[in-house]
Amino acid sequence: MTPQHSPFARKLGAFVVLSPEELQLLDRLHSRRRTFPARRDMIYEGQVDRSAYILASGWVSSYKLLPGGTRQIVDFQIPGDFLGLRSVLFRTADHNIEPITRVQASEVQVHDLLDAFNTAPRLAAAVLWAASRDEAMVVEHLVDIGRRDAKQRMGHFLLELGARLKLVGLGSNEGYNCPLTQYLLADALGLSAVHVNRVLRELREDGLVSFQNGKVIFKDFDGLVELSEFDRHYLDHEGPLMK
Amino acid sequence: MTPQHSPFARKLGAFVVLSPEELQLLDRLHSRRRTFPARRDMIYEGQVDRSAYILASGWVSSYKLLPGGTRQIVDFQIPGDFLGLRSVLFRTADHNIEPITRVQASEVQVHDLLDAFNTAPRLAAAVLWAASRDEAMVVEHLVDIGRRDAKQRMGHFLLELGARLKLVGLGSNEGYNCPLTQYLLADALGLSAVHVNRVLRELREDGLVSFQNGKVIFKDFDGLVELSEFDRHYLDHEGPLMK
DNA sequence: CGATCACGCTGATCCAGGTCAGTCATTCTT
DNA sequence: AAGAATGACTGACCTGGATCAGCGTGATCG
Repeated sequence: MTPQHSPFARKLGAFVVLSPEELQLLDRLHSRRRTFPARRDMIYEGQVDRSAYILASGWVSSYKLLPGGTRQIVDFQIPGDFLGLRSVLFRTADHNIEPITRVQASEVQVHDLLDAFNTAPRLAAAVLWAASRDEAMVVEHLVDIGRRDAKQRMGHFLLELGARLKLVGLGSNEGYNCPLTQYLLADALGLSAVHVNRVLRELREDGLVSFQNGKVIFKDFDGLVELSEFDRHYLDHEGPLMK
Repeated sequence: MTPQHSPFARKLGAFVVLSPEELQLLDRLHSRRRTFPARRDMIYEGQVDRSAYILASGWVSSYKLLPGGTRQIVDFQIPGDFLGLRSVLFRTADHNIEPITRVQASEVQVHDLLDAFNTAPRLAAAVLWAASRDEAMVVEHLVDIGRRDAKQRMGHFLLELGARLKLVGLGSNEGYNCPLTQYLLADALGLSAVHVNRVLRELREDGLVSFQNGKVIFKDFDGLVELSEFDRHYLDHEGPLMK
């Protein structure tokens, strides 16, 4: 895997070693590059003519709206992530996808993907793996919301995001830039914005992390890992599983 | 799709129309049939020599344990469901899988699956679709726990389970048999067992559902759908998407 | 056949986090 | 430059659900 390939190819490379032909196929998926402004849905629940996207730059949120007017953010996507896979495979999109910042992404249509699978079945396995990894993250959020208190939840979330950003070269154990507002955090963590604010203050006062002016800074990484019961190996892949 | 095929084939058939050859391939996946007693883990977190299974009969729970001793049940599996896909694709299993009742399941190894993908790439797409459907359910649980109160949560859960059982012929809008204890419900819904009991009583007193002696009986289906903000079309697939 | 266990069920009390109702500092508009 | 948004931040108060402590019943077992 060489750096001239897309972050998406890099991600899949963590699972299978891809041949030059397979890499070329992947690069061809990136031909339809599009730009989206912040805050206008790229995909919305119920939409029928759906596309999927591979994120090149910017941040995106996937969420569901409830009749009561509240929303639950299921996950944030960062560069290299696949968006809207489910909306392509299902008859209609089952969730909304909204850019948080200005976003650049490559549009992928169902048949592009299926054609790629036909010519290179190993790609199918790789995409299945990537989808499973996403599911693992959703599962972790479920555990977060179901069984951790607000402070642990926030800590775990900030650490996970850090780990993901590190993988694509946008963060380190020192910290990272983060365009999320406290409202977005609240909707992702199942808390109120007010409480998010309180929790962030507590974490700051405890000397664990600070999140101010769009910057997350880990003050006591190990302490935070311990508080949040964060599994250091979760999302870790040391070398491809399949040759 | 004819009934002599496995529930798993039936499920995939909801996405792609499968050729006789593809069906045969799927049936071959069912060769290693195994039986498991209730309550002994089939797969546990950190396990390295992992298999996946296709459930033939019985109920299973997938859960995560937290250091504090609590657990979060991520999902229950019923006949026709794939179990432990992630534990096959990842280096080690990231969650536990425990039978609730006595269980019969077919063991599937990674290479079985990959061989099948190689000979029939459309199967890969179908499995990807099934995995995405599972993810959609996890997402729904996330919304449940994050943004619905205990009563809605319970209602939504019982309705979803009903819909899933109906698909495999084990339930109807009248009700279904359900071997889950209040403790299991609690761990799945992020509640305490005590509160589960109270919520079930309230739902019963409201004349919406009763859950007694291993039987869920819908007394006022529409009322429950409304209370729980249940989307009737979620998990509905009228005819395959791809020919 | 008494003991133990699993499960359902209940009342009393407590607290994490929600809700309400703001203030203040920065942009973004016009 | 006034006004309108947006986002961070606070204190006062309220409540859904947790926790604790205990009862009843039927099944299993030595």
